[in-house]
Amino acid sequence: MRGTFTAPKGVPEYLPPASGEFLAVREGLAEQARLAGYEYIELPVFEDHALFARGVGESTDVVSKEMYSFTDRAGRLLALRPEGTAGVMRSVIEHGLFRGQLPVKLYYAGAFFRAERPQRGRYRQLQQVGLEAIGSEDPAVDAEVVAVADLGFRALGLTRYELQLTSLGCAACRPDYRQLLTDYLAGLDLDEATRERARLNPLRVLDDKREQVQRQLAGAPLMADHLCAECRAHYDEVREHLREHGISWVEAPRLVRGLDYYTRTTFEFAHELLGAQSGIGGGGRYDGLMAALGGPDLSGIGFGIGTDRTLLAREAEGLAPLAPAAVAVFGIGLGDAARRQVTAVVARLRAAGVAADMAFGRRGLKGAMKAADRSGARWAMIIGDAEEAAGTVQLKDLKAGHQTEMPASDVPGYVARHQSEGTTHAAHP
RNA sequence: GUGGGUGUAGCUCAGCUGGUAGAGCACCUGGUUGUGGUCCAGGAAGUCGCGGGUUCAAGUCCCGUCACUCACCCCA
Repeated sequence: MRGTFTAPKGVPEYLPPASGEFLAVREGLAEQARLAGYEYIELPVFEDHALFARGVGESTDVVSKEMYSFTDRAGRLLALRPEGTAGVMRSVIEHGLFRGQLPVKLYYAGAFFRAERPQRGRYRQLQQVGLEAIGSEDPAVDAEVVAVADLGFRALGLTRYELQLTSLGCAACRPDYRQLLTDYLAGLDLDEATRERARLNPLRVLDDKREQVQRQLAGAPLMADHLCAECRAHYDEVREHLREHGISWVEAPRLVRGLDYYTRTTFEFAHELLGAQSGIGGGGRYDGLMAALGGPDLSGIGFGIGTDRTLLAREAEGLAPLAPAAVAVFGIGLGDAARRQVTAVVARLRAAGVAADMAFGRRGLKGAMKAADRSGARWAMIIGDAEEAAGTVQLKDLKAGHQTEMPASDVPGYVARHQSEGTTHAAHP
């Protein structure tokens, strides 16, 4: 049997030079979390299946039909994580992180898995950067979480998106509203699948994009009009703090999230150029989740940002690529002794923190210069027999085109001094 | 999971009503015994997604399948 292999269905791969862009986006989002005082948490990619069933909710599509579940050799039922919040809660409870100062502020970045039908921006292995603030009901925390996400998008240059915001109420006011909505939906002409959804989670019907469904929902009761006094006050304060953050939003009373745990403040960032997969990030408050998972009854709020979708959004807006990493120096040796000398100088450059690459194989100088050009290096460092004997190098500035000879030992210092001058020679202009 | 579209060189694509595969970019070599980006010349590279079928003949028509893609569902 012969044959090649292909990646599993629906899995995105980031190859150079796009992979540099991916790293930059992920890092750009994470940086905003750190700037707001969130600390990094690295968690397992698989967990007890029951953690997600209970945390995310049995009735959600994510749990009921999109989880990658498997049994390990000891018969334990596990699942690849479909989202991040449940795992963070588990870890916080297991390790007692809530015993310190509250709120506990954590962020994470990594891969999540959902067995969906793939589409552009909807992958079976998806990348998210997320954060959670646990243990404070202060509306200022809600606003901060939203602001960190918004700042992340803005820092990456995005402008064509909007923040949709609403409040989903709490254990006190949601049940009454839910009944109200259920009664309303019962009077509509809906297909079987939608009726079933109405039974499991009536709020999700509000989100239906189909014309014939939306038309019938025109007069549906909205949670925003039935919030209890506490939830209303909380939501008002969240919005006041958002104004202080300088963030604008649109009220989205029909916004619903697919995960059962959300309460009160709920939001989504929708990008206008991404078609159906417009959600580039979203999140909200989940006040009963921790208790439901066996921990103390602490409230929490967080978001998940789609790294893949943020990347697509930048692309859709035609934003200039984030500066790719390019080496500063590209060494070229002509002849065996000279090549050894190049190795020595390149090693010293790297040890001094200067990115350096060199020509391999015995290509001619012309070919090696071409390689130097394509490496994006600012300088080509050429060592021939004459230079090797003299202990010098020819350092050619590939941008300016001029070349100077200097002692090999001077190169690290020279490069360090001149590296910051002007813009870095981009590898992929 | 449902419905539509597309699958030809590494990339972007052209191949009209079936006659036995092309371009641009990228890559390699040379023009320049030790100097890149431009230019010129040459070269390598394709099971035409895969499997069947119709036909003297299939990249082209038919069926199936896989992948990608758009929308629904759902969500990041």
